Amino acid sequence: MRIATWNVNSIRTRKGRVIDYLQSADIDVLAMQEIKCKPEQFPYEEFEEAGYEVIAHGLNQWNGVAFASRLPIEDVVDGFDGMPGFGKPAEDGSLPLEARALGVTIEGVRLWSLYVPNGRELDHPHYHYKLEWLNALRAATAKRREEHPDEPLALMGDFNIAPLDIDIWDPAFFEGKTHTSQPERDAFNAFLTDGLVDVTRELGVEGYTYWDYQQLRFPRNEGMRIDFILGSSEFLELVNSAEIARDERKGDGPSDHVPVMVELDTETSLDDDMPMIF
DNA sequence: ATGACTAAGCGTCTTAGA
Repeated sequence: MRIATWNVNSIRTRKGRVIDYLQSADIDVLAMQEIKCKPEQFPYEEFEEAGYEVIAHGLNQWNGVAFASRLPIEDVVDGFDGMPGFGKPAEDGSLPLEARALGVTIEGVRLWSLYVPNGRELDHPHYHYKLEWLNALRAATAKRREEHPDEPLALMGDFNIAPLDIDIWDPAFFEGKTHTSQPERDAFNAFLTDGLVDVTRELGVEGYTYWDYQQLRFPRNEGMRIDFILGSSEFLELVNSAEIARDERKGDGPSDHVPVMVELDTETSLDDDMPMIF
């Protein structure tokens, strides 16, 4: 089973490139972020014609997360327990929830498509929202793993954090900015402390996953590594390869992020890959 | 070429991204 995560930066603008990638890279399951549309606006038909079922969670033109899968999708949940909201308070004082988390189970593997809040500025309310959101995700993930100790689980998506200085082209450029601050890195590392593994890093895959559209960032290779697949030990045991699909930043109309992919050894992929010998 | 931001909305500017 080949699983990828990709911040597509509008699925309506990117549908052709996304489906081309699914087919050329032989992807079974794609977690998408920043679909930037409501479910009723999602281009389902193109995905269905390519053989993929889609579950989309979006509330407006911002954020939005989805899965496309050619294997059956089960146990769909949007959001997680304790997930904070952001924005204008309702009459009861609660803050509106955003479409940033979607959980599914495929082939017995628990998968999340996650679009972690950006943070905007270190002194902006969005920054505190980002840290609270990550803390709540950590608690919800720990609870799930306690309740399902043998279930392979992976948190996949745009974490909007560069955990190491090698994950950015110039640490000095990011001083005083979000994505590299110590509280953000601490929030990321807390998942590793809890036993999740940064799968692409573990497998020795190098490189950035994001390059700003501005200032020739891609031709100059001035990027950031902010998209990750964090797997439980049960998940990691299934992984046999990983890749950052850097070429997806090339050509016409790319997203500013590229896919991060892992291939798992599951019975389904063995069935697909094993020669038929009788 | 991997090349000087991009996307969506009620929209000719604003918000958001990072």
